[in-house]
Amino acid sequence: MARLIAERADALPGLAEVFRDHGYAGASLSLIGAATGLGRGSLYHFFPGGKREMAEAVLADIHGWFEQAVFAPFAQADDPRAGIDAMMVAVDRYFRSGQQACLFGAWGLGATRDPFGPAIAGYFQRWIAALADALERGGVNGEHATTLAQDVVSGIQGAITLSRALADPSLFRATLGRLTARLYTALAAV
Amino acid sequence: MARLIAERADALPGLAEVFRDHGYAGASLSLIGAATGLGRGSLYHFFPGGKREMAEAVLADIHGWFEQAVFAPFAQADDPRAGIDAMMVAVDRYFRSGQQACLFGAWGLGATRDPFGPAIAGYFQRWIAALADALERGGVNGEHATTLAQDVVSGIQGAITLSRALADPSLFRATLGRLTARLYTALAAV
DNA sequence: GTCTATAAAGCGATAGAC
DNA sequence: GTCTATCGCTTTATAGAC
Repeated sequence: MARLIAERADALPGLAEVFRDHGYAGASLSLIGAATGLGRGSLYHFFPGGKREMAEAVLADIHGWFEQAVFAPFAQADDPRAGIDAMMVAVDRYFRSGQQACLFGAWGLGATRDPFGPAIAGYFQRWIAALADALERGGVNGEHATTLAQDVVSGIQGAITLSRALADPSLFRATLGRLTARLYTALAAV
Repeated sequence: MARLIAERADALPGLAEVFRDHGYAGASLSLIGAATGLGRGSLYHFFPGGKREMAEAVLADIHGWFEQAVFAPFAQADDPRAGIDAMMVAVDRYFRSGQQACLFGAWGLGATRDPFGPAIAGYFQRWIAALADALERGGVNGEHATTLAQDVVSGIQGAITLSRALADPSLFRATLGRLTARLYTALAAV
């Protein structure tokens, strides 16, 4: 039977959970050890740079997941609507209907942004560019496509914030539905 | 000349700044002391309950400010458009065009929500109710008014998240403008 | 009301045995 | 690769003088 933790990558889900729930400052090595099942020795073996390197690895891992699960479908799909549908399904599952925070969004709000600023900005820029590209290929005017893509990514972040604050997953799903409708309307109007 | 720090309330702005920038876990008494100009003795004199009581006081203070500066204008104004305009101006100033986080939104995302859940939910419920009420009085159908109010409050939170992540205040202001236009359109359609 | 000293606990990180 | 022991520092909170 394979070991539960045989390489760095196996520790990333547990790390992400702790960072999401407690923030960078609140994520102590004790909490991280409990969530990953790794002792201090193993943690520093996999991440010689300590907490900072763990955080960088988690951000890169999440960005990578979005790259293949959310951004890539836009480039592949002939019909932008297929990419949009795939994005909304993936977003609803990943953020657990708004009950799980976005690490990039949350860390961008405070001083934690400072060390990770480029990674945070890069994630959102990639997301907006992928969506805007699909809209443009669907015939939406370039400037309008970018504005609309910003509105949708911003709208998703807001829906996470509000639906988690109110502990109401249905609010998140309803907002995703309205954002989808706005994208479809723009595509139908060309 | 009046003392700079003569009562609890004088410490709240500094406290709010530290909590916003560093989160609850990251807000150490050293940072708090530096931001407020108060020593440990004074801090525990004003807030016997320690950090927890400081956080509760800050949240109550911010909610109170929004009550008088944002929510109240809705009830007073005859024309809902006047309330909307006042809200957007106050929001842009308070959140510094999205470069300053919303403490309620940010704390709702992680485990810090647990101890302050009711205060966080109450703030957003009040905001949505005040806006929905104004829309209803303006003739917008009740269900639509609530949905629209949720969209706007959610949209503002998303605009803070995205425009801070991208360090782009103009994105925040442009989003506020589009949200205002949506509210005006709904009011014009009745 | 503000100060300093201090307690007790937890922190991130390191070293070395295995 | 995992463990334990430990370093040096910071944390929250308290006590007592002024």
